[in-house]
Amino acid sequence: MSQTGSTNGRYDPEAVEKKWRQTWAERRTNAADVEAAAKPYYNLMMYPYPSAEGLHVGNVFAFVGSDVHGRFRRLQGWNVFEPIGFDAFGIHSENYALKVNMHPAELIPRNIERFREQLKRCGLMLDWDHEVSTTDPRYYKWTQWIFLQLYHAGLAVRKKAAVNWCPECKTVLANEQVIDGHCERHPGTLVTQRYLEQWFFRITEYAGRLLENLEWLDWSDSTRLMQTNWIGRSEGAELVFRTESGTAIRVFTTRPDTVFGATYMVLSPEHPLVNSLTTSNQRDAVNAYRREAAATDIVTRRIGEKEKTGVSTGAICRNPATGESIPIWIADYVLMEYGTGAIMAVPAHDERDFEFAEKYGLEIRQVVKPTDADEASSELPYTGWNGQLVSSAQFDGMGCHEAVTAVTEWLEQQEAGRLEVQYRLHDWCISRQRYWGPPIPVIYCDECGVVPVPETDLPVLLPPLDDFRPDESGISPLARNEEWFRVPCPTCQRDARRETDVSDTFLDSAWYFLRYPSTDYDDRAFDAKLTRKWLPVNSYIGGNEHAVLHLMYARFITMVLHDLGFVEAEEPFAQFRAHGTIVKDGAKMSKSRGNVVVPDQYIAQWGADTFRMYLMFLGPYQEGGDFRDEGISGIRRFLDKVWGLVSDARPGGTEEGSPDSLRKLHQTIWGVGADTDELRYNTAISKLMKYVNVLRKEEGQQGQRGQGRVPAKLLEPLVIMLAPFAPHFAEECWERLGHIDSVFDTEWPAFEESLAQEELIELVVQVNGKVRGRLQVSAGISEAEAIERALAAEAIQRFVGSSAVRKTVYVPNRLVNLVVGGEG
RNA sequence: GCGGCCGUGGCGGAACUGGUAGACGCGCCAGCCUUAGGAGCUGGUGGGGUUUCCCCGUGUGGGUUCGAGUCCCUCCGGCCGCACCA
Repeated sequence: MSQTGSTNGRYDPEAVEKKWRQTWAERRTNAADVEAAAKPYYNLMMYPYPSAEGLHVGNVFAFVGSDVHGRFRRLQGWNVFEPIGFDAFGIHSENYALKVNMHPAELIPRNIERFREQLKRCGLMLDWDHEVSTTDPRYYKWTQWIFLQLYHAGLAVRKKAAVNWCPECKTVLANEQVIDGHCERHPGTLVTQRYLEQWFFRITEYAGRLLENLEWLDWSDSTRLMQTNWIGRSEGAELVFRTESGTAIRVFTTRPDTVFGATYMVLSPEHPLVNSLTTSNQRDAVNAYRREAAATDIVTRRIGEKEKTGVSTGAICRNPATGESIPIWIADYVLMEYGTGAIMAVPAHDERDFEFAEKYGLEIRQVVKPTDADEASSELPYTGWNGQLVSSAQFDGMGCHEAVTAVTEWLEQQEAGRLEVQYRLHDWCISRQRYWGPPIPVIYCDECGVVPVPETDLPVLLPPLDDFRPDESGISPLARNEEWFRVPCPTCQRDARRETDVSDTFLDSAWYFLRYPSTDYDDRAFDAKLTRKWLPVNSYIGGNEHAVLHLMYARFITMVLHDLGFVEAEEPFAQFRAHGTIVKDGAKMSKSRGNVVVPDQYIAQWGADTFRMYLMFLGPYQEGGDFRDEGISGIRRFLDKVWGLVSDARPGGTEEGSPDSLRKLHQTIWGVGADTDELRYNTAISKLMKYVNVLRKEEGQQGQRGQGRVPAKLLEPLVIMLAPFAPHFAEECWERLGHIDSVFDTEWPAFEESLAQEELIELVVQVNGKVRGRLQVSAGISEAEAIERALAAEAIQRFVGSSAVRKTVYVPNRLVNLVVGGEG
């Protein structure tokens, strides 16, 4: 094996890649000058969780796609910063450590080391000088600092709340981590409810802005839509129903226009007023129902197919519109977490209320008459908006939409309502009763209450703990370490205790992109000047599985830091693109299915460049594709062909190439540039292949293959365009074409339109919309001439015959359509 | 149930704002070269037919249009998200 990376003149990926990995490291090719960069471009990829299994194909697909983008931008003249880090805290790591009976503090560094090796092997343009690891005290010190900023801003609050509890993880989960009522990590385990005192971030305060900004963010539509749905804005009204004794019960409704049809009210079983309202004869029944509801796990409770149940409280209240008395019930189809935890029930115009009213014999009063009174719309419940109010006093005859404001304003005059907007988004519970995370920096003192840890005392180090196993208690393992949690109160110096919960991993990842540029600074979370220079992130590419978790939290944290004056950007990611998923045999890869593709074997067999290019070629990047290894040889054959062309070329030649090959070159420059820019990597690669086929055909025509007939000037742009996809390979070719500097320090080839123009084009001739012939004509032919020539063509005359041409359609440089015959 | 995405050769997939369907690649077939080749090269490859030409063809059925893979409606199938959100 020779130094130049070739063996007997053949392409030897292993040698080439080894050589360029070393060269890049020595020359610091991939290190960005974060302080001095003139044209900064922040190219971000989602940092991985360093699992024990190592990188899988999905990771490689994601990273390579992002890397191609970063390298492309660099060739376009940007100073690209492409950092990486490790999301190493969290339940994933901890559970795995428990399984293999190791300590995460021991396991994680090993995993990270393995990941580093694998990432380097992939030929990513990563700047290793700015690596972060969330488990590093130098990092989580600032995670804790961010908590304190939110605390001081009143955005971190302690609430006792129904939380999702996974009996398997033995911890609380965020709503976002509950899938179909099951734990996201334990699909077989039902999540139950617990009432615990937890720390919450008040993300709901930001719901409106998080939603509004989605309108202008340059993000994948699918991601924006998922966030929009997750935030779940509903316009309606908050109405007040009063009991005899004057107690006000507030309800949220999107249909205040139907208030005249509210024939009963339903409170959530957890509603704080239930106790005081319930009459003595109903008390036993109500208490029994509440106990039952509390014991019911969240799935059964939430699944809509369950038959509705409920019980009367015996109490009544007044419908503010009709003045009539209506009964108050409790039922578990009303959720405490949404709206006010109470509803006015309008059975005639709501399916759930209808079902409930039918079952319990409650009054159903129609107050909206459908105006499009056709088919089934006359049946109750009618939930549409195309109706007129009836039995609604002075509002009779009014349209639903109009009535929403009219009725609400009328009630407002009686202090019984106002227009209101509700969001589906819940506050973010960040408390985790686990070990492997950053301790929440709070101290509880009997005298002073909740005392935040002073910033000067950060970080609150996670203590070494041999037995970090979680238990049923709902209390973190850290609570077993008295030595650690017993501390003097920072304010009064009396005995106090630390918060023993740690924070959610999603808090770590909600700000890691702010840290990257500033990793050299230990006295601040992120440097103001560097942050202004690099944020917002220019391009963020990642999986849509994080559309509502990570991406929402990161936006929220950035927005808060912006409001507090720490970050200039309000939004962290100017552009986000969701990549697709790689499936195997049509199914998602998973350990249980046993269809996980491990990238290492392919990289070892084919080389990183071939593997990278294959992944980018197998389908549209933003849609993903099916991994089947048969196709990989096609990429290798392609690289071998390029290798052959480059090997035969005369470095430094001044020969330009034929007009035809120049034309093909510039057409390729145009196409590949546009495709790469829009992440259409598969078609970009196909255009490169096409160009290589043209060059080879030309070489074959001009003489013997291998005679160096293809001018270097036609190959250099090819090598540059190939570089984002196959970086080691391109560097080697670039060097063999006589260049000393890195191919990545050159420029993307300039497109010249005049050179790309075809002189002759093929004009399609249709008769009545069917293709009947093709004509070679010069580009830019006039409409009149095109039609004349089409009519003159023999093949066309057969179809036109003696019929009159009724109409002609001309698409410049494309086709002529002659419409003949018919009745006119 | 609601919302979104998607159905194109044997396979992965092309087709810009409606304008030559099947680019590019895999596989397959034939030929060349070779002691040999799961190597390389050349050509072919949607289906059918009366084979210098014609017919059919982008999940189904309709519609708009000179012209529909692309736009509209119906149904079927697959994937993803949300799921009693008032």
